[in-house]
Amino acid sequence: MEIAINTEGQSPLFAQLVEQIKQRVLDKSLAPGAALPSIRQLANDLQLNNKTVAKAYQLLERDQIIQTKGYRGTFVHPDAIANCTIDLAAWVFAQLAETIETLRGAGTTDSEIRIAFADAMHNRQAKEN
Amino acid sequence: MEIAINTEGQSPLFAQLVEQIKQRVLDKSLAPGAALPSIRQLANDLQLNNKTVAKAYQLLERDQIIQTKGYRGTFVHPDAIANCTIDLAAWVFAQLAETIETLRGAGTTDSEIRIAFADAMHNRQAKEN
DNA sequence: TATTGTACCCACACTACGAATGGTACATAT
DNA sequence: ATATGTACCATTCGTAGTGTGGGTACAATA
Repeated sequence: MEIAINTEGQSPLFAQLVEQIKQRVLDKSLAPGAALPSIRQLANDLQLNNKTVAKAYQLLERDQIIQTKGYRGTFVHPDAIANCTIDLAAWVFAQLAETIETLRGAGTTDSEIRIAFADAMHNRQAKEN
Repeated sequence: MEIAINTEGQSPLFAQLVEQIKQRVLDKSLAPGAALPSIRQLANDLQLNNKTVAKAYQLLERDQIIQTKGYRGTFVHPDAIANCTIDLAAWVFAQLAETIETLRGAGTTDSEIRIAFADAMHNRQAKEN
């Protein structure tokens, strides 16, 4: 695992990690089924916090690029290569853009949309008055 | 128009103005069809900026509580009383909550949802990588 | 000419929210 | 005893959005 983390860089550490691992999967230096270093191991190698590495691993697992098998360690997902090209962000964007367009069409202020959005993210009802 | 604006208050000036006008409509001291002071007039009376009053008027007009007739001035909307009870915010909340639930159901991170939301509000495409 | 509402430009300070990271502890399974 | 992934709490920091102001200008109408 030769991974270069740029602490001075602009993008967050966990994101850099995600990107680099994706890259290694795409250029075949990480084959499907291959074992990845443990969270603590990698954190130690790269001088990162465990949580930072853990966060990267969680995102990668959600996108089906890696697979964690509990105490047995973490492995590259069988369909990792294909799943590297799926763009979840684009779909999320489309969904939200559509809803926002509807709301704006109803004359809602951007400010009101943002407030309601924040409330909805917090699972709290919109308050009256 | 006896309106009391609390500059020290916590809620924004334009919001106070909106609420007080709604209140006067509900308690019948502002009857449908009645004329409201002009923006500049009211701004001067209350020692507010024109833009602040204009903002309040715009919100009230969108909610069909007042009606601006161009150069002729602004009047209380015929259906003002009924429209005071309509809660646009609740509808906006419901729309967004539904979309968010869909996204979360797909495993999307709250952080990713927020980023996509910000992008969508700015009408800018979600960027790759 | 004076008035109406409206629409731009710009700016400035404040606040609050989330992002990112760190530290510690846990259940599980060998 | 040791290793795995994971969850919870705390803290710092940056930034985006908000509210408000100032100014100027416009078309429409009396």
